[in-house]
Amino acid sequence: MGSKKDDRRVRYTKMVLKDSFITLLEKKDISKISIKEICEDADINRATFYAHYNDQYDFMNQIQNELLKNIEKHLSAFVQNDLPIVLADMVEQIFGYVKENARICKLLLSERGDLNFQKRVFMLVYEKIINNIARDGAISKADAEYIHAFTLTGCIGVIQKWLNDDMKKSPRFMAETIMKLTTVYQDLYRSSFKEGHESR
Amino acid sequence: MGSKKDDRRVRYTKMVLKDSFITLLEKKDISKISIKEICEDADINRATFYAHYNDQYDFMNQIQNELLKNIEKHLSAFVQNDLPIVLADMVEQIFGYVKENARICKLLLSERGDLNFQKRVFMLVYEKIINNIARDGAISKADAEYIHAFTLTGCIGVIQKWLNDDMKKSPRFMAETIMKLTTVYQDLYRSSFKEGHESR
DNA sequence: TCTTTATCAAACAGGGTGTTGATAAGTCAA
DNA sequence: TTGACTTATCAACACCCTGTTTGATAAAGA
Repeated sequence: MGSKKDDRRVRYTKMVLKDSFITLLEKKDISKISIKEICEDADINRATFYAHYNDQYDFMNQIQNELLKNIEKHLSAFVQNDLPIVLADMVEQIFGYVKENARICKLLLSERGDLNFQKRVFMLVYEKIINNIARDGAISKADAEYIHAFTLTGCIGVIQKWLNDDMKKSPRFMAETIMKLTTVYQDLYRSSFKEGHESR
Repeated sequence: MGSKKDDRRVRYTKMVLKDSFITLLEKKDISKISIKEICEDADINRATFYAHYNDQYDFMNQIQNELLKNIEKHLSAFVQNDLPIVLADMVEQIFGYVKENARICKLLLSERGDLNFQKRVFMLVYEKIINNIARDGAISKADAEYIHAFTLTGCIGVIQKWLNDDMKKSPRFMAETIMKLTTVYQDLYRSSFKEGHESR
C-alpha cells in the first residue's frame, strides 16, 4: 500500500512490474494479460508479484490509487485561496499532471478506459473546484467541439443516477429531463456564439 | 452473431447461458467469472460455449450488440416525423426499453458498468434525436439533482476528446474550457430555476 | 558488523482452458 | 410420418496458468 517507507528493492520491483504492465496494457486488454506474462517481461519472480498484489486487477487498482493521491496533492497546493483565477491554474495543474503521466492516463481515461477511475478523478476535481466556482463571463467559441463531448457524456451521468435511484422516476420524466438538459444547453450554446460559426 | 436463423437447440443454449451469465454478473465482476462457472450454472457443456463465444468478454459484447440493435429498432419506429413532441416520445421509448431490460441494463449502465457501451448507446440517441432538437422552453427545477450528474460526467467526455486528439490543446486551454463549460452551465442553472417546484 | 527481510528457484496441487471425435437432436424433403 | 442429411451438444483429453509453500541467498538498513 504505502510506497514511501518501501525498501529500495521493493521500489525497484514495483517500478519494473508497473512498466511491464503498462507496456502490456498498451498492447492488449487487462483480461488477456497473465501474471506470468508480466513477471517474465519484468524479470521478476512470480512469487514476488504475489507478495505485493493479488492479481492484475488489484495491481491496476493500486496504480490508480497512486495516481489519485498525486492528483489530490496537486490540488491541495492551491487550497489556500479561492479566487477564480487561481482556480483556473488549479485545473491547469491537473491537466499538466495528466500530460506528464500520459502513458498510463491515456490507458485509463481514453475510450476503453476505466469509467470508475474517471468518476473518481472528477469527483475529486468537482468537489474541490467546480462547486465553488464563480461566474466569469461568456464561453469562447473555440470550445465548440468540446461542447458535444460534454453534453454527450453528461447524459451518461443522468442515466446512472436514474439507475442508482432504482428508476423511481418514470421514463417519461427521464425523457423530458434529458430533452431539457440538452436543449437548454444548446440554447445557451447558440446564444453564446453568435459569430456565425457552425459545428458538425 | 445472427439469432433469427438459430437452431432450436442453439436458442435454448444461448438463453440459459445468458441467464446464468447475468446472474453471475450481479454477484461479481466479469473478470472473476470463469467459463466453467457459467456452463455449470447453465448445465451446458463448456465446448458448447466455445462453439458460440470466444470468452466472457466476447459473450458480453454479443449481449451488448443485441441490446443496441433493439434500441435502434425502437428508435427507427419514430423516424418519420421530426416534431419535438414526438422526439420526446422517442426518448421515452428508450427509457422504457431500458426499464424492460433493467437487469442487464443496470449492469451495463450503472456505476461499475461499461463505459464503451454507454457511449455507443448515447451516440445512437444523440445522432438520431438530440442533434435536430428544437428549443421548447425553460428547464424545470425538479431536474436539479440530475444537472450535477450531467455536468460531472460531461467533463469525462471532454477529457476523452482531449486524449483522443493526442493532447494537442494545451493544459491551459483545457483548464479554461472545463471552467467555462461548468460555469456557463451553472449560470444557466441559476437563471433558469427561480420558481419553487418539487417532484418525486 | 549484525539483524532483518525481500527476492528467488523449485515444486506442488488444483483448476481453468481450448480442442478432439463420438453421439444425439434438429431440419427438411418426400 | 418416415428417412436421410446436417449440425449442435457432449465427455474426455492434454496443456498451461494460478496461487502457495519451501528454504537458500543476498541486499538493505541501522
